[in-house]
Amino acid sequence: MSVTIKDVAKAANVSVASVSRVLNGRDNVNEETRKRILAAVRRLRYMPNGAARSLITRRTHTLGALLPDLHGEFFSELIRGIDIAARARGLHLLVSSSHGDADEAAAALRTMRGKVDGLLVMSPYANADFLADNLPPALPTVLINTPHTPENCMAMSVDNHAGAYAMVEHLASLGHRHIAFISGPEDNFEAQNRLHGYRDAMAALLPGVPVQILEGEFTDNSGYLAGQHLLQLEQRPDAVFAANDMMAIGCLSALHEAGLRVPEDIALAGFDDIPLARYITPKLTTVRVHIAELGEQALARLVQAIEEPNTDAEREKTLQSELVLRASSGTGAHETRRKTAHASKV
Amino acid sequence: MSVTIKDVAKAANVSVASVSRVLNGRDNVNEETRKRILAAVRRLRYMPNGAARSLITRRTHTLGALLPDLHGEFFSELIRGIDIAARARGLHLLVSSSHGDADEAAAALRTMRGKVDGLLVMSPYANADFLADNLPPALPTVLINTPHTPENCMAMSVDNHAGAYAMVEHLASLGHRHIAFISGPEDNFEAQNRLHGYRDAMAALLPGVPVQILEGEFTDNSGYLAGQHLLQLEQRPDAVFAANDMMAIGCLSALHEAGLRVPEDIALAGFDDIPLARYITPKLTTVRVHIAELGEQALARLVQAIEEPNTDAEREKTLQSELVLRASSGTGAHETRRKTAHASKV
DNA sequence: GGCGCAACTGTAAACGTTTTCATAATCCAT
DNA sequence: ATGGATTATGAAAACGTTTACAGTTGCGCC
Repeated sequence: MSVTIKDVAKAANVSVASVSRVLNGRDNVNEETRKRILAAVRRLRYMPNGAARSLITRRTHTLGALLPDLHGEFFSELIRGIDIAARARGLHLLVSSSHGDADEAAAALRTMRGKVDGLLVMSPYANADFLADNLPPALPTVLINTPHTPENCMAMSVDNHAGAYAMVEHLASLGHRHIAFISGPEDNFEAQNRLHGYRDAMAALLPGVPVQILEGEFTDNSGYLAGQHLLQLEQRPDAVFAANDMMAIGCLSALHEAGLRVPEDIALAGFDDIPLARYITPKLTTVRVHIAELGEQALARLVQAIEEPNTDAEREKTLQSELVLRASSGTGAHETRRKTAHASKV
Repeated sequence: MSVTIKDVAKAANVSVASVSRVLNGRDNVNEETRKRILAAVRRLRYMPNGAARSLITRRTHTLGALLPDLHGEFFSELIRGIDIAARARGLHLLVSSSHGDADEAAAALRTMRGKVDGLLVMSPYANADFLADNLPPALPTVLINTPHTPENCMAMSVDNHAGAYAMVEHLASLGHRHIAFISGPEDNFEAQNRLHGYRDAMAALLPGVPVQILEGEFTDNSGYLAGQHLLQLEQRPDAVFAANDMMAIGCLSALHEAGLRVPEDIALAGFDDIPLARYITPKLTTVRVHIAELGEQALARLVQAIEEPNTDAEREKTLQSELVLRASSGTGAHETRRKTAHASKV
């Protein structure tokens, strides 16, 4: 059995109340007894039990993060942003990821009750019904990149639509007309928004030019296959815009294999600005998403909601993305950046 | 106030004991009352409080992970491995990272008491004294990549020494004699082992050839600077072996800028096999560390120690690394792999 | 009819804290 | 001396569970 506050109290010849007081930095305890207590704490190697503590204080100093995965650049960055923000506030992070199905996600969510002070949720299953059924009631929650925001939650997302729109705008400004798009998975909310951004921009900026959409799945291999497909189209596009960087990189391999030069023969652009993007040749023009910042801000808002429950800040917030122009779109060697239009729907 | 087990009991006209029983899947409760209870649970949206539960059961179904950082390829992979293994067992992960100093790490460790069933620790501060002072007693712990393993802990690490040794062996087998080394940070345990591996291999395989060591810091920029330095040496090396891939990539930039061809003029090798390594030109020869597997195995061992505390498995375990031969060392275009000698010290 | 047994259910103690309230001790001004 | 503050301390309730134990039934059987 490990040492409890009672053992410390006994060892220091005081009551548990006094021990608790010094451990929580209350000032109303005699200097001499405080010393005696601290000595006992040290001698016995006492560490308070977190479960007992949070049971009574209703505070865990822990935030839960429900994520679909931990793999890859995106989540690595997201977690990093969340972590930085959490650490700055002395909070722990309880992560739960990789949910095969909605039931698993639900179970994970339910077991968080009593273990966290708030929740960060990013999940393909996070629709209104799911959340209503499985979110512990009265637990502050921030949704990340979800299609819909229920009444009692806050939301935080990336402006994928504006980013994609801006990229098409950029490619069009360079004189490209036939701009093909390699899409992401159909059931992915972000992929949908990027596709819409592409469609809307094509319709608005290049009316009459037919859209060309190749199906991808956000993997480099699917980008490679799309690249091969693309070369067989009767109308070869002037430019290819992939819905994420990994697919752009895969596509680049296919283009290189076919002997095409990028950007001379065909321009290429991606989305995300993963670290790899600046290391490949040519360097990839892309839309930068400030993923870490997304995590940081989401957490910051969550903490605010926990600490000041009444002051209701704006429920939804959208993070602007940024155009990163590099060699692959044929804009010259120097990298430039430009904020995308903020087309928030709030 | 949120709904507790008492509310459910009242609503179903039973005692809390019965509610607890059906929630924990005990069979000794009447089918009809079970239904009544489950109905009440659903109606009230009851979710058990984790803190109360773990206070009495002494189980949290959560594992703690103390890491120095969450940023970068290494930790992303490590966390991924840990996460996969945790999820397979229905466990949560409480992460705490980015500790600026030992005190912070200590605080993080202490607050884990009562919130986790076991601990995964990877920290530059994790020496014997630190652990003895701050590890909650009797809490199963697995140390990752630490120099020394105290009595009551288990350890898991990568065989950096053998990996570096094998790489020198490979380079020497290609006829290179003057093999320079770009080292990592001096206070980093892994960097030290890689350096030792290099030194030992040079002494054993190329006796008489002087070692050439450039100081780096594991960043691509420090690799770039080392590369510039290296070109000014009176004896230009035939090959450069960087203590990690990022530095190799930085060095590559410097070599390219100076007009040198890799591997024709100078061979290059790294360590880690980060995803980037196969995307740069030429593809980087490197030592692959199975980082995710490291995390998985560490967690698996931790869980075993928790579930069967008496059966003491081997305390330390070393994970073999693997040589990945690609173009940058001049071995031809095809990638080959080869296990490094297992020079475990157990 | 009483006994033992099985099946079900409830009571209450425990887990390790925090915190309210009461009490004791000290002090200072009358 | 006496009273009212002020300060330091302890006793005990509370947090929401689980579980050992003790009932309470109903049943079959001598």
